[in-house]
Formats: sequence, C-alpha cells, structure tokens
Amino acid sequence: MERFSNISMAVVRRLPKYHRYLRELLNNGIGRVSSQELSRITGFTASQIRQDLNCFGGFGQQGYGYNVEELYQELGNILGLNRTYKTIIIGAGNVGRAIANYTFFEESGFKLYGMFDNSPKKIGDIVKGHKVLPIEQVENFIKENGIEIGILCTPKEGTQKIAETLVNCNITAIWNFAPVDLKLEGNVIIENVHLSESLFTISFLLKEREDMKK
Amino acid sequence: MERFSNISMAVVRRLPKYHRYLRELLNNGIGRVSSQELSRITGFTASQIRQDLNCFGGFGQQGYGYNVEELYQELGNILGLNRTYKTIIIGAGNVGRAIANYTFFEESGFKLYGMFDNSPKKIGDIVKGHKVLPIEQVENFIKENGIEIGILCTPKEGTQKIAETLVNCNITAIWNFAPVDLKLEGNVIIENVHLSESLFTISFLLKEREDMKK
DNA sequence: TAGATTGTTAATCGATTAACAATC
DNA sequence: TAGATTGTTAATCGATTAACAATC
Repeated sequence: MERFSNISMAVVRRLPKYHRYLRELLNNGIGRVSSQELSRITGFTASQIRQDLNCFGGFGQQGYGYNVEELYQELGNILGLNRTYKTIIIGAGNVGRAIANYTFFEESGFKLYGMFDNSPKKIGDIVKGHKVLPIEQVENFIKENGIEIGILCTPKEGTQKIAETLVNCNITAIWNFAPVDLKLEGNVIIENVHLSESLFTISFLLKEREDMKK
Repeated sequence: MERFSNISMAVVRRLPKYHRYLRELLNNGIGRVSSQELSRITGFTASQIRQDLNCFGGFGQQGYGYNVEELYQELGNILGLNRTYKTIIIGAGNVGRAIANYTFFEESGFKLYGMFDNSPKKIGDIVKGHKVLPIEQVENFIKENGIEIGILCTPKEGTQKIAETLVNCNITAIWNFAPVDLKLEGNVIIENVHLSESLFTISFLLKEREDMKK
C-alpha cells in the first residue's frame, strides 16, 4: 500500500481516539478544552496532541485552547466521516455476521450492500436483511453497485484469491479479518484485524509476567 | 499496564507473525530458513528479524540459518502457547458469540469456561455449549474456576465498571472489544481490539487518497 | 577450507518530548 | 494588560537498518 501524504501512521492511528474523546466531551456539554486537559483524558502528552493536530491545521487559539465542537467536526472531516461508504462482506460465518450487525459500523456511514459466501449451507440465509449471495456473483455485484470497501471474513485458505478478485474489480479498500497478510498489486488500502495476533500478544505478556515473578 | 521485561511492544507484535510464517514453512515441508528468506516472506528486513529473535536467544547457526521446526517451537514457548488459558466472555451479543465460536481461539489453548450477560433476553441461551449466565454470578465464577482472561464484548457504557469487577477478582488479562480505554489499577494486562478505530483508519486513508487525486 | 549467515555493534532514521516565542 | 495556551522549532529518545567480525 503506497501512501500519498506525509502523515505518519502513528499519527493516523491516534486520530480516532481524539475523535472519540471529543465526542465524549461534547456529550458532557464541555465547550472548550486545552491540550493539557486532553492529555489528562487521553494519556498522550500535550505536546504530542498539539503536534498531531497541527499536521492538519491550526485548530486552536493561543490562550484559549480548542473549541470542542469545532475540533470534533474537523476531526470527523479529516477522518472522512462526512460521507457514506459502500461495503460488502465476504464470508457469512460468525465474524461476518457480527460485523454485519455491528451498529457502530452503520452509524459511522459504512453501508452494507451485500453478503457473499461459497457454502451452500449459508447461501440464501438472511443476515441483517441481506440474502447471502454465492461468491460467483461478487464481481458483477461490485461493478453494478460501485462497492468501495470489501470486508473479508473468510477462512485463511481462500482469502488471497478473493482479495485479488476484489482488486480486479477496482475495490479501493479491504478490511481483512482473515489471518493472512494479503499480497496485492496497485494501491488498494489494506487494514488488517488479526485477532490471533492480538490474542498471542496477551499470552506473551501473561507468560512474561509469570516468568518475572520467579 | 506496567511491563516487566525490556522487550519493546514493537518486537512483541511481530512475534505472532514470525510464528505464523514458520508454521507455513513447516506445512510446506521446509526444514531450514535464513533471515534473508524470512525477510522475503514476511516483508520485515533480515536485520530486524535477527535483532528480534536475538532478544530471546541465539536460535540460529552461522552459515546455516534457522531450523524451522526448532524456531517454531521456540516462538511457541516465547508466546506462551505451551499451556492453556481459562477464559470467560462477558457480553453474549454478536461479537461475543463470534469469539466463542472462533475455532482458532480454542486451537491456540484458550479455553472458554463461561459466558455472561445482563440481558434477560440472552441469559439462558446456549452459546458454544455454554449457558449464558447472569452477570451477577461472574465474581463467584471467576474465583471458583480460577479464570485468568476476561473477554469484554459489552456495549461501551457498562464496560469500565465490569472491568473493575474483574480486576477485583484478580483476573490477569482483559481482551477488550468495547470502544473504550479502560482505566484500571494494578498490573492487569489490557489488549484492545478497537474495531471502530480500525474502520476510521480506512476512511481516513480513503479520503487521503481522494484528496491527493485532485 | 571457502562460502554463507548469524549475532551484535554502530549508524541512521523517525517519532516523541521539551522548550519557548507568538499571540489571543 | 497579564495569564494562558497554542504553534513550531530544537533536543531527546527509541526503533530500524547497515555493517562486519565471528563462526558454522
């Protein structure tokens, strides 16, 4: 995945947190906030917060801080939350169904257009109002509906091949839940959620903790 | 979360990848591998791979490389995969059910002991052979069964409070799927899976890409 | 032995933190 | 105006990469 701007991924991955905490301040009726106060809430340093925000513009005011409402809106725009995205889910297993029914997903502007699977046992099922379609139909579906994001909830075996199919249909981003690293041409955006790696991190840290006790 | 060893999290988060790729080599009947070859496969530099592995010991041999079987076993031990872990899931919604039915979870030694929820609609349901119990019973359950890992698949509102309850019962690790940052005393291990942040990263990158096209 | 490849130190790079002038 | 707090530059810290002697 090539990148176009010079914003580092370290910064990018903090932006959703800022957005979330600002939403909270807003809910609590708080109108202004300083980088120091944001630091206290988020755990990032005030310096880092100011640096991060300044990658995108000077949203603050000396002596005052930041306007919560305004900064929240700005971050929403920066994160691309001011529009909707057309998505499909490949794989109607437990993970696929969980994502389909994940309300936050829809609330954030990610609209599910269809679900696909290759198992006769699942094809025809209704998930979140969508009839699960056979995987053979995915290419036409993407082209006809202008789908932008493919969500892969497939077993690891077939995933690389399906991802290639999606890329051939000019999908722009893949949210990958399969435990594989996709090797894809072009500049398709790949975002992995590797649950197994997250889990192994826990077991590592648990073991480390026990080892240190000895 | 305090750390005890001096292994950086950057290194820790690469270990599961090494482990996964070595498993693949093993499946393909490959007996030895050099850091250069591992670099080609994983995308990390050979230098980084050697540095990472050397945090834990000299598993290689000059002029030869690494024995795949041996390195795989070593990494399994380092990751704490040579034992089982007792877990419970709090929240029997879509995410909780997906994790419960996630076969990889069980295969890796994470054994599900119970499921809990606070909704009368879900209490009593059978999920992966476990009757969903009322959340009020969780404290006794943890103590009686020696549960080590709590998996939080709850809506964000109640999550902090439940996490505190788990810590009071001396749970050692929390795998958190709720979109909140837990603030907890002691040295409980917290591993977050923040799907919403992952999703917002996609929308950011998509927007960035479009902006650059203009 | 000669070639290959590690383990490890040193150099580089990038990200975080500190400091402070600008200014509201 | 005086105090507060940003935006931004410089300093520090940590992580990655390069280099190479050790050695199988």
